Amino acid sequence: MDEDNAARVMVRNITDLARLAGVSPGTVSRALAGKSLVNAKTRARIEALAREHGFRPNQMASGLRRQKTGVIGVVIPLGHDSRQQISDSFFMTLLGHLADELTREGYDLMLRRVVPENDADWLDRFIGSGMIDGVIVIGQSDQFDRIEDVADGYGPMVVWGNHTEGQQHCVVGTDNRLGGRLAAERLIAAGATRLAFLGDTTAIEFAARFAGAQDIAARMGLPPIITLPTHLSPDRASEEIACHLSQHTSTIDGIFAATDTLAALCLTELRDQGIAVPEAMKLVGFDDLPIARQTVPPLTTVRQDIAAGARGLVDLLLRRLAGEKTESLVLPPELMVRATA
Amino acid sequence: MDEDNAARVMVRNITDLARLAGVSPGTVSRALAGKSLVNAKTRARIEALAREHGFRPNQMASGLRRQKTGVIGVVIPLGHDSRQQISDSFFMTLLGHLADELTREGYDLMLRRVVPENDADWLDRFIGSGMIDGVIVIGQSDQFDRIEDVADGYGPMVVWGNHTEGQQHCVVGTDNRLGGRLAAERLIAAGATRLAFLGDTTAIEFAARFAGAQDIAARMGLPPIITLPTHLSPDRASEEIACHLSQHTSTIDGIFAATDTLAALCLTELRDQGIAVPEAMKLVGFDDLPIARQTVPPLTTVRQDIAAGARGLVDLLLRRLAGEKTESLVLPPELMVRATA
DNA sequence: AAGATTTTTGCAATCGTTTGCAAGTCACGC
DNA sequence: GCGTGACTTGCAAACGATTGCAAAAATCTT
Repeated sequence: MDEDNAARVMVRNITDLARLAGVSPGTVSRALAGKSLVNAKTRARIEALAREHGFRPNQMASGLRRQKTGVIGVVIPLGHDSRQQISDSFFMTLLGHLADELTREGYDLMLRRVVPENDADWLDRFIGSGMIDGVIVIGQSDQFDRIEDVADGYGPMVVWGNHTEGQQHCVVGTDNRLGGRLAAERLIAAGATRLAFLGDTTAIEFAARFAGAQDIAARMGLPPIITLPTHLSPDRASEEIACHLSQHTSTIDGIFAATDTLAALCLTELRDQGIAVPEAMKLVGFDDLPIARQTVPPLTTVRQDIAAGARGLVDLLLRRLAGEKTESLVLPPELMVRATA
Repeated sequence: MDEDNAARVMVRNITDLARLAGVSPGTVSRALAGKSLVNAKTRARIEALAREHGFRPNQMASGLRRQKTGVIGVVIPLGHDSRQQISDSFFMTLLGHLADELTREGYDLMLRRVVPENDADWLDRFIGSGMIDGVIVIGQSDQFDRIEDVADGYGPMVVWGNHTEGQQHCVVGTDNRLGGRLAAERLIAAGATRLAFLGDTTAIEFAARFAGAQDIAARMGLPPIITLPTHLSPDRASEEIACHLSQHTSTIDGIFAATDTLAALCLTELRDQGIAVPEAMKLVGFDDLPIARQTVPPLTTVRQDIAAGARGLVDLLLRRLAGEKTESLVLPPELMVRATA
């Protein structure tokens, strides 16, 4: 009878539970929050009741009162290539690791994709919503300036991307320029002399990779590296690569692809056009995604440590939430030599 | 001077803005919410001020008062294979499409990964948090019963997964059993007679795929399909596949892989062991991920329409939020014949 | 120009939780 | 018996936006 009643009574808020427990709402709040100021017996009783009724404090109300939500925003700006970038394996893997790290730290993750051209103040909007305690931006895309604008008015923001000398915002990312150097060095060591860069250099990370490769080409006295711009979505990229190859195949003997995904597509096209890799064409990718080990032949590539990146992003963000003023974190790339160069 | 002042004054809430505009907070709220009850001129003034000060109403407060948050929870239970399932390409791609669809409908997406064994009431916790208007569960994993329990007390939930006769919860998913049939039929049509299923049949979706394949094997009078269980994370799966192959390679001539990812790994192992595909071993995958087109030889696989799945999930969820009582949605799989079977 | 309508606005309660402050209880020692 | 602390609890004011209701202002009727 008593239990029937207990199960029947709807407990919608802390006040209902307080009535049931015969205490004040304040006490229930303190008990459920695990504060030390409440008597052990009372706490036990309250916890039992809460469990019995499946009651959980409303996070919205709690967030409102405490002025913090326990939610970290993760935003992916689809700037220079608005379609399908989110399905890019690299970003997705990073996102997975972020989810892990944030969960471990007791935060929830609010994901938002935005198309900056459609909506100029995507970042302020997210931050100003009051729903998130801090924000992680995945990829600078072509939004460097806007991010920079926001950075000095808003502390708890960390960005995945490229580090530029003297920038305001706190960034975590691989040393893309160094990665580009490693790639070019490898291509040249493998015997290539006329290089091409496959990818859209509008994206700042890609531009840095290209610049690094160009450093080496220049130092070695090779002709300038030509760029073969592509989109990132697999279908469009395929065509574009095919087109590039048929035009330049006789004038180049080494390709540095901005991404393993592009490299893999390129490899497929090369095979279709009967160009032997690595004999007639050397190829190096970037990222070291799982696919790099599965291509035929396996892809030589520059590795980014995604897990370390995610850890860095979360770590820095938490420090910033605690009020610390943090420096950027630049991770070292690592050359993975396999069979394409 | 005036503008200086305007820029200097901090506008933290609707009341501040009301003071500035010389109206009451209520009016500001109505103006910003785009209600028709407010005078056009007043609204213009208020909107201008809001823009000027970069003010946005606090979503927490709004959510609290309106009892809805504009956020949809997306939860990925890591049940039968707790590690790294989120980085599975299929789920990630689905997640990307979900983000698109939800954004288009004006909802935000809150992502949560949970490990059910560590925390039994993962689903109730998420729902009871008051942070989300509805929930999409990606993958039933081994949590079918728990989901089922929740389903009749809570309306706005839709699950990606397998449809079982007579189940409570609303599910969207491919007809896995039919997919399994298509795969087995193709393997057999290509000349295979002794089949194996590669994947962990604890996962209910995989079990259905296996069952479908078994249907066909039985109908054709072939010996029962053997199962080669694996984990989903690439590193462990690789070893396990290698081990399975070295044991069974002489007794089977066709493999149905639960996933394209597994199929691709399997293909790599087959090559390493010098087994010709499709001559000595036929192989069919599942999902039709981008990778399926890039393997050598290209992978014959059963396609799931991920975009349609995402659209279905969101559509059904919105209908349920509107109070409608919806049926499950079972999508047809499609066989993509390439070169491995 | 007074009365009847229709817009616009303001008032104040409400959503559910947290927390500073003050009051209450209890045990202890003098 | 009473003052002193150490624990526990209750009270009530926040947090910031929304909205039913009623008052005020503007517009229309006749």
